[in-house]
Parts: sequence; C-alpha cells; structure tokens
Amino acid sequence: MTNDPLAFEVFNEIGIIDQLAGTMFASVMPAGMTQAQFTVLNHFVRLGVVEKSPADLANAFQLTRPTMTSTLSRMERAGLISIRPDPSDGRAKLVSITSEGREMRENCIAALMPLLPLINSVVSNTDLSALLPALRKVRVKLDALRD
Amino acid sequence: MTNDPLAFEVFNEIGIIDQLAGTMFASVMPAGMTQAQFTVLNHFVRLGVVEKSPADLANAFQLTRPTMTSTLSRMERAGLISIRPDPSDGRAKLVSITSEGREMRENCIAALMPLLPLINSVVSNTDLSALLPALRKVRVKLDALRD
DNA sequence: CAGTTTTAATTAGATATCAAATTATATAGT
DNA sequence: ACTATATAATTTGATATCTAATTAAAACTG
Repeated sequence: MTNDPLAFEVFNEIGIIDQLAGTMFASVMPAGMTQAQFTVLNHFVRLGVVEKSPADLANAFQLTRPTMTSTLSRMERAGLISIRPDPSDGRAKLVSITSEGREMRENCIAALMPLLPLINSVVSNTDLSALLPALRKVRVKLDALRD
Repeated sequence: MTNDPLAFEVFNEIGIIDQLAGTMFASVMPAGMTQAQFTVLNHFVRLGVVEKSPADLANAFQLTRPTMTSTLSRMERAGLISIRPDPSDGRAKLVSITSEGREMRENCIAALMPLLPLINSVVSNTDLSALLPALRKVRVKLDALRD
C-alpha cells in the first residue's frame, strides 16, 4: 500500500511513536508541567549543571532562543528555575534550578515510573534493547547532517 | 552515563530523531506549508479519499477535534481543501481536497525527494530496512495500549 | 413524544515552537 | 578610538497542539 521511500516510512513510524509516547508522558505529568519544562529540569539534575545561559540551553536541546526565552520565563514564574544577569557579559543571563525545581523533577520521575510496567507489558526489553543502538546510530548520523 | 530505563532511552532517541526529521522536512516545504497540512493533503491523495468529516480526520491522525478545526480552517482559507455541510447530518461537515490542494501536495513531494539521497548518504537502506519492522511492531503495540 | 444523553464542531485560553525584527552589549578591524 | 560586525536575549506574529466549555443536532429512553 504505502509506496513511500523507506526513509519516509521509518520517519513516519518514528513520528507516530513519538506522538503516542508524548501523550502517555503528558497524561501522567503533574498539572502544568510539560515535556519542554521537564527536559530543562532534568538537564540540570542529571548533568549536575549549576548555571547555564539560555543560549547554551537552547543549543543543548536544539531549540531556538525565542523558544527558550518563552519556556524559561514560564518556569521562572512557576518558581522552578532562577535567572540572574551574567556578571561577566552584560548581554547574557545565567539560569539555575531551584529547590522547587528539583522537587518538581522528582515528582515527575515518580509519576513516570508507573508507565514502565505498562510499556513492558506490550514491548519486551529484548526488542527495546535491539532498537536502542540502531536508533542511536541513525540519530547520531542525522545529527551530524545538520549544517 | 544515562541511567534511564531502557524504554525511556528508546523514546528519547525517537524524540530526537523526530525533531531532526521534522526540521529537515520543514526546511524544504513550500512557504506556508506545514507537516500537519501536508499530512491532510497526503491522506486524501494516497488513500483516494473523496470526502471525510473533520472528526474522522481527527481520528485518523489521532488529534483532537479542535486541532483539526484549526488546521482545516487555515487550509480552507488557503484554498487547499473545500468544506461543505453534511447533507445527512446537520452537525457534521465534509472535507475534500481541491485541485490546488493536489497541486500543493505534488510540490511537497517533489520538494521532499532531494532529501532522500542526503539521508541515504548517512544511513544505509539496510539499516532502515531492519529498523522499519521493529518500529512498526512497537508502534502497533503502543497504539493498542491507548484506551 | 418529551427529556436525557451523545456526538460534531467550534470558541476560548493555554504552551511549545518557529522566523523575522529589535535592543543591548561585545568583539573585530582599520 | 570608531565603526562595523557578531552575539544574547527579547518581542512580535504565526502555526500546531491541548483541555475545558459552548452550541447545535442526532440518538436514545422511558
């Protein structure tokens, strides 16, 4: 039926899975939390980042600066992060996670955990294990392509 | 490094690939065209659909009705689709593709084609072939989970 | 058949995302 | 030093997406 080039079919499947996974993710998140915001919190905690500029964060997630400005200002209003001027560069700012932010991230992680048995009930870890390196390979190559 | 559950790592890779692919897609689309709109046009042409209600389209893409309302009204304004009342149901409407819509879809396909050699230059069809059935399996299982 | 419930579409208000334009500060080049 | 260029962040205005609430019509139900 689908007579599309192989690459397009693969990307199509990936898009659908991403949508399904995103819906599952959103359905368990604490009220007001989004994937974009969780990603920022997770970045600070997992990588042990203390302070980072909005531009660096935008680069890390491969998002535009206006997108980061938008997400960060919302997160600051919610008390999840703190933003201060960069003393060494009058144009820049420095973002850090607050204790409320850490707490929120813990809550998110806890909320996500119950999804695991659900996912594992339909997709085996064997299948996931096989998929991971193959996807990584594609991601790395595709990533290297953007320039 | 990443000490996340396997499933989360897989979904993370999938999310990144989807983002990269989406950026490539958007970069070649004709002005004003989006993935959402292309998906609607493609649906009509590929499946030979003549008329379909907004609710059916929303179901087909697993989007909410308000989302379809929004996308469809933009597409109608752009002349890509036509919307008429359903004569057999006073609540419903019927959507069909216009000749401009078909032409736009052709242009999109033509614009996408040059991406193929680029993708194939970094990811072999062998790898893609292996990935496709594995992804399909996950997608189908995950899809069955939503209820 | 009257009243309740369901369904189709929309409106309202939110977040995420982008490109283009703006503002302010740094850096480079002559 | 002065000018030109580059960079950080933001503002503006757009599309896609969601949930919740609204309106209208259809389909039940007793």
